[in-house]
Amino acid sequence: MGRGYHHGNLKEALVRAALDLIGEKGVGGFTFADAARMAGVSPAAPYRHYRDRDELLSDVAKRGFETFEAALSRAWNDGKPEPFEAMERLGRAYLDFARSEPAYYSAMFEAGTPTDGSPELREVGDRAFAVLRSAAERLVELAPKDSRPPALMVALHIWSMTHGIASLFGRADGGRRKVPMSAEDLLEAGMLVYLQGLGIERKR
Amino acid sequence: MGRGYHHGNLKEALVRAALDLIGEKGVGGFTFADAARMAGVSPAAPYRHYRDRDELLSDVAKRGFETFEAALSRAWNDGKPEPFEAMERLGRAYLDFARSEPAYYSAMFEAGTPTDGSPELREVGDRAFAVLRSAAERLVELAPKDSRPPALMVALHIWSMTHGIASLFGRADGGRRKVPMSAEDLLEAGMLVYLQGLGIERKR
DNA sequence: AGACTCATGTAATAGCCCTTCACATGGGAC
DNA sequence: GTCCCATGTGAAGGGCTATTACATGAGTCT
Repeated sequence: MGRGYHHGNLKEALVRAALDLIGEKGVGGFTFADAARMAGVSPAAPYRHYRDRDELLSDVAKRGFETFEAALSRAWNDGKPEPFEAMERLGRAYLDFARSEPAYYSAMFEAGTPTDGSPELREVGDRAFAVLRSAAERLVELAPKDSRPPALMVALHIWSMTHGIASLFGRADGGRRKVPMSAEDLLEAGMLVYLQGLGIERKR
Repeated sequence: MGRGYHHGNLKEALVRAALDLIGEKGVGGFTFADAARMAGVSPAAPYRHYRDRDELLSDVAKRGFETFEAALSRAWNDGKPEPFEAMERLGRAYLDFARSEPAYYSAMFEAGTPTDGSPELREVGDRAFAVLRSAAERLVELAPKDSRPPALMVALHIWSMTHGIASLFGRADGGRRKVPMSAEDLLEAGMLVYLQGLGIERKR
């Protein structure tokens, strides 16, 4: 592999190094030079692949959103066997991603300027949200016909609550604050209450 | 004021400078040397007041939580005239704080290691949450007597949704993503649905 | 095969930041 | 009026970012 003068696959190596370093020292602690060192190249080499440190971070975030979307899609599984249950799986997948991929999650949601400057990043983020949104569309069909809430709004509410729980209580490092229940239980209960408020019940 | 060899009030000046700089360039862009420059002292001077850059950030976060708690308390106003309405005010105050004090908000929730290393910071954060928690206690009294949810859980749900909305959609810079409704409307609707799910209705 | 080319990597460098040290200053206590 | 110590300065080491001129060698063309 990267034994000779040329590395051969530096870009990928840099992304992996970035993930390691971010996971270890946080987005702020991550350093371009460190990534180069970890990949075994000089500090200037990364500039052949990324304009600057932010562009590498942005690439990591982009890959994170792709992985994220895949995980959410898999969890949703097209609403089978039943949308209510599938939505709970979707929420758990969100929390699981935040906990098991803290480096991706940090790059995606805690970097300085996410959507700015990169339409691509915004696009892939939108694609991830689209999973949630189409799930919400299926869910609201379970609501009483005469009082169906807008699916977009439902998607935003669920996203917000899930994201809030993940950010505040759902990080691996014990994260922000201690509470007497798991993030998963907290989310399940919250989703239950919220959907009940919409008149949506589990279909059996 | 700080005309002579000694500044006279450097600590306060540093905090103000930090707020300006964080508001302008984000937590990551904020620099200890910059704050010193803005206060008109040498780069070494801040070290007489803070162990390092992180300690200044932590102090800013601490002051942010104090301001935050005051704003939330004022909005809650002891649940008067009526808890349901007061809780909506509380939520709006949360969003308002995130938007009008982005520098504080960033230091409080987007810095690298919030609660670590500073028990004080954790404490003042807990005090801010306590406002929300006691509000939740009053709110659940409006629920049917036979099915009162745990107040702590309700507080965590509301906090999570509010925080999620603030983080995802409620920042001044247009922030993360565009949606076809204001953060305030989104929160109000979400809270309404959630509380309805608990069987809590506005008392008139 | 031999020569060429261009993507990829290196060395050196300038500028900035963090942090620490020995040293300077002067406000307030006595 | 002296002295002390909190507060500020200047200089310096080490690290990071980013740029520039130069080096290498893999793939291509003949």
